[in-house]
Amino acid sequence: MKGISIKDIAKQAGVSPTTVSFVLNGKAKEKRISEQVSKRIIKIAERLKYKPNQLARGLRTGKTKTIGLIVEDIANNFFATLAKVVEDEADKHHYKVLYGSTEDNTEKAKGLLEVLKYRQVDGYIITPTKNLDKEIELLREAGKPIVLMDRYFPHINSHYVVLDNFKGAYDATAHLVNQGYKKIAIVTIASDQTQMKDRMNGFMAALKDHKIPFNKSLVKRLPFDLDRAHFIQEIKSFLLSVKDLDAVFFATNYLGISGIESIRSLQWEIGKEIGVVGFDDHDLFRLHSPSITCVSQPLQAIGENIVEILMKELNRPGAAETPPTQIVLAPELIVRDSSTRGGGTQRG
Amino acid sequence: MKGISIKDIAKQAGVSPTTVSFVLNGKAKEKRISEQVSKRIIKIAERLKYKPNQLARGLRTGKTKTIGLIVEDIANNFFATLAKVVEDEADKHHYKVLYGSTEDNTEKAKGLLEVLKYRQVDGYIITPTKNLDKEIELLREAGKPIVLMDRYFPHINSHYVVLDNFKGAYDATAHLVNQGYKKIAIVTIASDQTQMKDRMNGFMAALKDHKIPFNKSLVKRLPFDLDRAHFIQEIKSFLLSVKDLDAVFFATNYLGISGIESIRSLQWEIGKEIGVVGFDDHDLFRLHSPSITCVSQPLQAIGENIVEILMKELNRPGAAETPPTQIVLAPELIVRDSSTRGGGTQRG
DNA sequence: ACAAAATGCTACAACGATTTAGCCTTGCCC
DNA sequence: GGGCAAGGCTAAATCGTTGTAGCATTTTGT
Repeated sequence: MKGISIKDIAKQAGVSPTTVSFVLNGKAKEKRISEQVSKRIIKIAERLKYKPNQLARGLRTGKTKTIGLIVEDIANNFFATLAKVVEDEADKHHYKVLYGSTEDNTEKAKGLLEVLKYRQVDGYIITPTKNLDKEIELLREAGKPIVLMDRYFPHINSHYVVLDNFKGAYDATAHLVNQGYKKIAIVTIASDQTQMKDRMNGFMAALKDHKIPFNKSLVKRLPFDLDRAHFIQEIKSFLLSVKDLDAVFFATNYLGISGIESIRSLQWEIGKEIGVVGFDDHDLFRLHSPSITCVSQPLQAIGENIVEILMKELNRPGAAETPPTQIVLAPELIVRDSSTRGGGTQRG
Repeated sequence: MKGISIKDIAKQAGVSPTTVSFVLNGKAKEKRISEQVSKRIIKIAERLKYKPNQLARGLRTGKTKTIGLIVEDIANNFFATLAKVVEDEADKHHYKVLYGSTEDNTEKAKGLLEVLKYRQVDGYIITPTKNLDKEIELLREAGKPIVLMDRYFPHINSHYVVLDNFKGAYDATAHLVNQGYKKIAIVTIASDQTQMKDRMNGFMAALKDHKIPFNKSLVKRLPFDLDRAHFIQEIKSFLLSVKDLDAVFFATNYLGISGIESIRSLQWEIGKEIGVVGFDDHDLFRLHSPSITCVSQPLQAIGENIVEILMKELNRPGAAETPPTQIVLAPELIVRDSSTRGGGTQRG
C-alpha cells in the first residue's frame, strides 16, 4: 500500500535520506558522495523500484510537471486531435496533462483555471472564452507560463498559436468566387473572439476584392450553445431566406456538419445546386458524397508549437519576461467536389 | 507569486493554523471552535480567496482528487466522447482527470500506469492493452480503485463497464442475413482481447444460427497499428479475394471508415452491390451517402457507470473489498441505407 | 467549595521530498 | 605539529496541510 520512500532506501543503504536524494538527483559528484555509496544507493533504488512521490516533490520544489489544457470541448474532433498531439509532445518532456472543457462558457473556464491553479499546474494551454482576459492577465502576472490557442486577446501581450483564420476564410471565399459562385453566404458563430472575427473579415475581404456585393442578409450568426437539431433548423431557414443563394461557407466544423445535414434535408444537391466549404477537416468531409471542400488546420504543427513555447517558458530562468511568441499558421484549402460545380444544373 | 496559505489566515485571525484548518474543513463544531472565531476565519479566508494547496493536502491525506484515464487514443471519437462524459461526471464529485493514450501498446500502458501511480492518482479508468493484467492485479492488490472499460480480463475479478459486444456483432450480422445477404465477411483487428473476441464470436454465432456456412476466408484480421493507407490497401485486397462477397461487417469505427474508403475506391456501390455495417456511430456514418448502418454504443451511460462505480470505490471505507461491479450495456443497432438493399442491382 | 467535566484552542508531528548549512575526518604543507 | 583544505557525509528546515494529543480555563455537580 505505502510506496517506497527515500527513507526506506536510506535505511537499507545505511545512509541518510539526504545522501539518497543527492544521488538520485544526479548530484553525487557535485555533492561529493563516493562512488561506492552512490552505486549502492542506485542499486537499492532499482531493486525497490523506487519512484519519487511527485506530490512531495512538487510541494517542495513548486514544480508538478503537469500542464493544464483547457479546450472548448474535448469531444470535438479538432480539440481531441490536438489533445493527442499535446499529450505526445508533453510526454517527451515528462509532463502530464490535466484537461478541461469550457463549452465556451466563461464561468466554466474560470472554474477550470481556479482548479488548475490550486492543483499547482506548472503551465497552461488555454482556449480562452469571451471574458477570460482578466484571469489570464492575473495568471501571467503571477509568472505562470501560458500559451493561448485557437484564439487570443489582441490587447493582451501573451504567447499564442493560432491559425491564420483570415486567410482561411479569404481563400475559401475566393475559391468559391473563382468557381463562379456569385451569391455566397456565411454561417458562423455569434462571437467577438478573434478566430470568428477573422473568419468573418476574411470572408468579407474576399468578396470585396472580387467585387462581389455584400450585404448583411448573407450572414447568419448562431449562438454557440445550440444543440444539433436547432443548428439545423436555423441553418435551413437561413438558407431558404437568401434569394438566389449560390454557395455557403460554414465557419466551424460543427456548423459544417449541421450545414450538410440542413442542405440535405432541403434536398439541394451539394456541389451542383449549392457550393459548400467547411472549416477544419473531418472524415465526414473527406468521404461525403460529394466530398466537402474545407479549410484545414495543421493540427500537428499547432500542437508542437504550443508545447514547444510552453516548455521554453517553463525552463526559463526565474521571472525573466520573454517577449511573447505569437505564431500564426497558414491553413490549407482542401478543394473537393462540394465547391467545384460538378457539372450539374443550378437552382433558380 | 506565493499563494495564500493557512498560516496567513491564522496570522490575520490571531489563531493557530490548526484552528483554521478545522474551521475550513467544516469541523468547527466537532472540534468546538467558537462561532465567533469560525466566522472570523471564514471571512478572512474569503477575503484572501484562500484555496488549499492540493499538493500539500494530497501529501498529507493521501488523496489527490484526481483520476487517471487511460484510453487507447484520445483523438479517436469514441474515446474522446467518453473522455468528455468522464470529465463531466468526475467534475460533479470534484475530481479532475489525467489522461493518457496507450495506442494499444502494452509498454506505453505500463508507462502510463507507473506515471499515474507516482502521481498518486486516487483511482483509475483503464482501457487495458494485451498484457496489462499483471499490472492491474498489482494495482488492485494495492487497494487502488480501478474500473476497466471497453474490454476486460476474464480471469481477473475487476470492476468493468463494457458493451455487449457479442450482441452488437450478432445483431449486426443477423440483420445482414435478414436483409438477404448470403456471403458476409468481417474485417476486424487481430487481437485476443475480449471486445474483439466477442465481436468475432457474435458474428460467427449469428451466421451459425441462421445456417449460413462459415469459413475462414470470410475473416480478415488486421493489426491495430497500421496507418490508414495500409488499412485501405489490406481491406481492398481482402474484399477482392472473397468470391461472391455480399456484405461486410467492420468491427471497429476506424475500420469502418477505412472500409468505406476501400469500397469506394473499388467503385462498388454501398448498400446495393455490397452491404455494410460498422461499429460505433460517427457523423460520417450518419451522413454518408448512403448512410451507414452501425452498432452504436451508449456512450453517456458507459461514462456515467464508470464514474459511478469508481466514486463508490473511492468512498469505500478502508480496504473493504467489494464484489466487483461488472456492467455490460446493450448496444443499439442503427439501421441505415448501407444494409437495406436500396433496391439496386447486385454484382456477380 | 472542590473535583470532574466540558469548552476552546494550540503545539507538534507527520506526509516525502529537497536543500542549506555545517560537522567530522583525513591529508597536505611548511 | 599546527593550520587549512578538501572529502564525505548528515541534521534540520522547509513546502502547506491535517490530525492527535493535550493545555488552560470555565462550568457543572454535589
